[in-house]
Amino acid sequence: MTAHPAETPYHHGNLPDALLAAVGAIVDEVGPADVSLREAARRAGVSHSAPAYHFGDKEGMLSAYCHQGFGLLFRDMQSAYDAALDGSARERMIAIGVAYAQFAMQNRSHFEVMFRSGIDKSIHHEIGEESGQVFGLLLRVIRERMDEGNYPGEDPMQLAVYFWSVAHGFASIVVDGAMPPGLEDFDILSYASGVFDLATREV
Amino acid sequence: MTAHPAETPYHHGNLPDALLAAVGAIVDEVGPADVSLREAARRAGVSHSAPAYHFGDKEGMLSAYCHQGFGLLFRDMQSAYDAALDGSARERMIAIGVAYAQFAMQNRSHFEVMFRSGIDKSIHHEIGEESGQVFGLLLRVIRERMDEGNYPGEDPMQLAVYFWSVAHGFASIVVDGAMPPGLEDFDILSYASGVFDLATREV
DNA sequence: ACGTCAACTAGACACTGACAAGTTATATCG
DNA sequence: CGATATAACTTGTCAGTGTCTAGTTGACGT
Repeated sequence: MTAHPAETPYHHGNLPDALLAAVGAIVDEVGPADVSLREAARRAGVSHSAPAYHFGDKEGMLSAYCHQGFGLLFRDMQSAYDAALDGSARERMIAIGVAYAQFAMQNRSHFEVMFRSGIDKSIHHEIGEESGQVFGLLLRVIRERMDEGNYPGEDPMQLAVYFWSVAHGFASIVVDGAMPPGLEDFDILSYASGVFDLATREV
Repeated sequence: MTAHPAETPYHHGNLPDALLAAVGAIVDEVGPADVSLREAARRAGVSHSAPAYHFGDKEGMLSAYCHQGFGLLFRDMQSAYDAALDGSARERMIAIGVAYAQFAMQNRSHFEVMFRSGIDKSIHHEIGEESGQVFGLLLRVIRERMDEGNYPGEDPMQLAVYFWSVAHGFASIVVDGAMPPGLEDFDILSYASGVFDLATREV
């Protein structure tokens, strides 16, 4: 039995998670460009080369942070979808889009590392699979909407790319700080509803 | 008179431009994360600290590259707008959107540094002004479309945010390599036309 | 008790951004 | 035409970083 409390039972306890939390803190405080293996190690209270043991290299650590982010994003979108199950497919589309924007706002550090830090996602193919899951949910709700008689004759894949473009583009603009100034978070969410309302008009 | 040829009349000639070209080459070859002041200097054939003289620091160099990119983007969008002047406002909207996607594909390194490298654009406010110019063109064509009787009662600002979301989101997805595989550049452009056709349906 | 192996630590090296100080070539001005 | 101010660099240096190699620690099965 060591002198450490229960939450650090072994050498560190759960170092990978602690390091990912440190990554988030660093991104929040000083931006994605200043994330370093050594600073994450410092914040977790371990030696400078401990992160490399778990993640291989810096790209590996950021990929793991991406992985975590995609899990959160998909969970949020799935929840939004489920919560709108008793509504129309269009309401589910809007709910998913708003959830995407809300995720970006509430998990800014994840969003930035996932989409704005220039890491090569093609290396860790698990990330490609997860982004495929997100796209799959989009495609599903599009198909449901078509089953309700909308978008006659259109290609569901193209519709999904279109709607994903709106969701991802809007979230990127918000995170970029390029929205009209003076809007609180709540305002941005209602603004998002308006944008996704526009994006899902019947044609 | 020096021994240098005419294209390098002074110490270097036009070092800032040469450095920005080097930045583009580095991004193309090894990605935005590997851009460094020293590698840019090496490729331009100058000492390791020459870049800092012109750009201040690394962020300054990347900001200058952004600046260059926004100039190209606005020029391309303006050209697309002008070329569609004799058509409908909707055709101009589509043309602008396609131009945005085409810019991202043909100037991938600029696009990545502008939107995916996590640099803080709020420092160099000239970049904010340029992105404002881009948004202004979007807003203008939206208003023209409303003048033709479309989008009755809608907020042009919100419509512009919406359409910008589509354009920026689609371009991001393409640059991210997240599009359906096997599409050539030409296919992606026609795919883009389809997406912007969807995005500009009358309501 | 002992070996094994996961989870680290310690040290070293090349590379980077930033800063200070020196150098060189051009432009300006008398 | 020549002195000098100044723009455009170079050289040197330092702390910080990623990554590699070689240890070290401690839990656990037998």
